Amino acid sequence: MELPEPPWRTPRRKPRQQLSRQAIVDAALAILDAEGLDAVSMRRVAQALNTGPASLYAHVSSKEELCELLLERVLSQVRVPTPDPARWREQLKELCKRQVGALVEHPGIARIALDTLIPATEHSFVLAEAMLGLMRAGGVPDRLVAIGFDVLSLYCTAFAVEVNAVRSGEVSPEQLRERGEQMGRYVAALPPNRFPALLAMGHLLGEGDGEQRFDAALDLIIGGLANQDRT
Amino acid sequence: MELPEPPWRTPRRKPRQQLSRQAIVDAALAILDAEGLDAVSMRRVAQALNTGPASLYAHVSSKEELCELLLERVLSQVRVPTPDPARWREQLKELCKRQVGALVEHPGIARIALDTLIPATEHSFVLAEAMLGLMRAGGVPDRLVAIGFDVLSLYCTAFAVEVNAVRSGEVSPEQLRERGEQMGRYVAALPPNRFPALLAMGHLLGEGDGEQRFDAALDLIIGGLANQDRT
DNA sequence: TACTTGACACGAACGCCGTTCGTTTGTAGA
DNA sequence: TCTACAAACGAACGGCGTTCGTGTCAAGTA
Repeated sequence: MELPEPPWRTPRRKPRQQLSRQAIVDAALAILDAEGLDAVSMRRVAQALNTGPASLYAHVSSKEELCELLLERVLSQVRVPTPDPARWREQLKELCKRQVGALVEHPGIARIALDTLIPATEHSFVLAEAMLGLMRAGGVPDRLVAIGFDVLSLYCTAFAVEVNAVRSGEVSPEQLRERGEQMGRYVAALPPNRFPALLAMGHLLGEGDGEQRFDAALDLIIGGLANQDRT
Repeated sequence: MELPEPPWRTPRRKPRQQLSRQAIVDAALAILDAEGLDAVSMRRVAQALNTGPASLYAHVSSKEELCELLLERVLSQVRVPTPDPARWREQLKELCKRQVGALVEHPGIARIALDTLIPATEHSFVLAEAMLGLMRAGGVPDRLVAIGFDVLSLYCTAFAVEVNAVRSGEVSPEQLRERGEQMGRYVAALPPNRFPALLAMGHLLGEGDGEQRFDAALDLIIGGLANQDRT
């Protein structure tokens, strides 16, 4: 017959839980997807892993590094095309859409991408290589390729940031439409002598969904690339 | 003959300091310019005004509102041109440069601009009107004007964010160049079979200062606008 | 003049953050 | 068995935005 444990005995500690960098990134990505970027704190991630925030620092040097790992994880999902010189424009456009699609799929990642000044991860290089390769395959002069790369990579990231911002508010589609209407009424009530163009174009500025607007923006930029390479 | 003040008496309180929204924005802008965006906390601003953070909330509803006021203050400094149809391209380019210049002059404001999804302040409207007006004066079709406005406004903001990020590090120009060289060596050591375009173009990607790159980017985008309006 | 009311200023505290520091635990090698 | 090192962990540091309750001030009214 066993006696009760005497109260002066130290209770047995739980066995230590093993962590890994991959487990941490997995947990952070799940939280990002479910709750957004602001919820991805070291405490929140540690909580999801049933440990304390200090334990994470054995595997990632800082929260900043954790965010870079998240970005790399997301960029690794973007498939890059094999350049076909006859279709470089469509392929370049498709690559941009895939990149933005991946960023948008994980709210907040675009913000991390913008915060990461010069990405130096495998997949950021893979994407850069693909983008550069497509423009070169299309015969764009190298000097213009460099500019096109600057513009497209920054614009795609910023566009994804914008899309994420639209979607991150705790507002229903109903409230979002109401705000749009309020803005429309506000613009319509601006003084016509000061804002004639806004008044004339107000209906066009909010037109189309994000995908159409991005499509048109890419046509503009890539069109500039294609036309300038004839000069 | 006066006796010493008895110690049980409540010491006389300092007279209340009057605050105003303008004083708060002034203080915040001064801190932003001197110490960067991360230093602009309610506590830091309140400290600069010799008060406590709770006092600020009588004048601004949140830190977010304070940031919007900062942005509006900065945008109010951008002069807008009167449209001249013969020179709309140069004028549009100059307007973009002025906008980015103002954002860059105050580190962190560009981040606020990107965080402010749909700016609804007087000067954001003034700038929008100017940008739209220039493109329309140049005969760009309205549908394309809307796209151009989308692209240019977002790209300018993102570019300013990028410039601010380059300058925000606590690194000397010497260290910055060293990092650039490290990155150059890293890229040069990438496997040539996987990254032929990066290797061929590495020298072009970091070439030129921010102003030249922005200049070229604007040429590309505005060139796209001008050429597409012929189709 | 005294009182009332509402706006403003302020201190304390809440709940959160990233990170460090010192301690404990577990594992591999000698 | 002992040693050394890496990993896990708890407590705490210094910071954040904001709220709540209290006190003060100024203007208006009786």
